[in-house]
Amino acid sequence: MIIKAAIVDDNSFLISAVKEKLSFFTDIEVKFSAVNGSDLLDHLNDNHNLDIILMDIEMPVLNGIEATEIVKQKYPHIKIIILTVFDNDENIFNAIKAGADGYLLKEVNPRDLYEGIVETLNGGAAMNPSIAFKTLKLLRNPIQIENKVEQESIALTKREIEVLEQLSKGLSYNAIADNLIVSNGTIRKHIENIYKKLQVHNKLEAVQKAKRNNLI
Amino acid sequence: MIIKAAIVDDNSFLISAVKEKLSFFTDIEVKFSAVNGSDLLDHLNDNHNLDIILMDIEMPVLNGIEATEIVKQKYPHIKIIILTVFDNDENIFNAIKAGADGYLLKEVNPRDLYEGIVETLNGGAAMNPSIAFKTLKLLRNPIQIENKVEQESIALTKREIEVLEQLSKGLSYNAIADNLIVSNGTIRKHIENIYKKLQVHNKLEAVQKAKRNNLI
DNA sequence: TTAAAAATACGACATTTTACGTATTGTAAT
DNA sequence: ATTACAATACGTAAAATGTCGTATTTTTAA
Repeated sequence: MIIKAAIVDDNSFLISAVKEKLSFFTDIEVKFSAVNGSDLLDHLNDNHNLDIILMDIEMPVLNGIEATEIVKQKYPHIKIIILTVFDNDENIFNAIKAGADGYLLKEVNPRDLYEGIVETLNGGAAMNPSIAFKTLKLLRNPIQIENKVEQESIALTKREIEVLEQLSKGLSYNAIADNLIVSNGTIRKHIENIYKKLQVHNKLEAVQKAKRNNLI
Repeated sequence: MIIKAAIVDDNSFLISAVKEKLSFFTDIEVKFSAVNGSDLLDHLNDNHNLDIILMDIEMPVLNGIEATEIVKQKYPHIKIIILTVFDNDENIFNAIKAGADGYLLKEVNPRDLYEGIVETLNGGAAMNPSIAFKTLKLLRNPIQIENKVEQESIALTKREIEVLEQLSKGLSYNAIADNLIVSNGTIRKHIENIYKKLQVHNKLEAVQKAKRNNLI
């Protein structure tokens, strides 16, 4: 089966360089390229029948980390390998947190790039040895793994938090109503308000977002 | 310069196998081998002029994790690559915590083993893609690092895991069907089977249980 | 090469969830 | 005392989910 790939990079010269590297391998087809995260999302909106994305980090409009987070949320079946010149801890850690399946440096040779892609599609992860070393360091020192992201706390009421906590356990509206000794309708309204505040549309997204924001 | 290596394994047959793999490369010399951690320490006591140790985990007297910790404490200049048949999260995490510079599976081919050693000596880390993947998961989910209790692994199929992963993002059945390019009915059936295996009755419970069991 | 397991698909039905709108009562701060 | 917000509650309706059953095709393993 032919591997369907896409390349995202704001430097068209570098896109060509990657295409060139991949051109040696007949079982990989570059379906399209995008010049930034936003452009990528547009493409995916049309067609997300894709196996893997090779993603740069430094890009205008929507950078590679942000784009990775969105793509992984919406199209979890697509693998993403970060392909960049920067190998600082913060980029690596944030990329991994965002859900990247691999992290290679642009200087990678064609064979390693190809093998990285294949290994990633086989459930492994593509990593440069120097990147691997940094991830090991990060694992050893969880201290420096603090959440870099700034979050302006979302104002949920006490009762809403209670409801959210029960939601997160997988309880039904009726069970929650029963637990908190109010009507089903009340729970429904609370949840409606919670969804509005969190800007989500179902239980799982609400629980995810609440956890990311340390609300529960 | 010739690389000075040592091999530690309680199975002498496997020691020979590793030596065999390294014999292709003239710039590596196996200075000695040891049959357990204690034996290794004795050897090092005599002579710790060594570049790298290839270390098994499961060994009597003093296992590979403990030995790694001691060697790294006493002889920090010596690199250590874990070479084992086991790739469970706990071993990987503990080995890294103990200071291992790499983690390869015994099935590794000669070239990858050699390159792993060279890269490690150049300040990188040697890692099998499947190991790399597990370290990424560990980095993303620091919670499950502690949580090493019971889990008689529940047998979900590859496809079921994929579906579960998408479920965990809060996607609807239709979105999942769209992403995986199958019908809504197929997704429904997969989820039905997942619920049966996990003994749950809704998305949130399924995702919770799956995370607790390191299925996703 | 068979048998078993996995992946695919559809129909039907009950239940639950999501998303509106509206409205009353309680509470806390100004 | 007034205002704002929180908590409560109900109705309606569309959409999504959960639970059955059945069945074909594909893949894997014995």
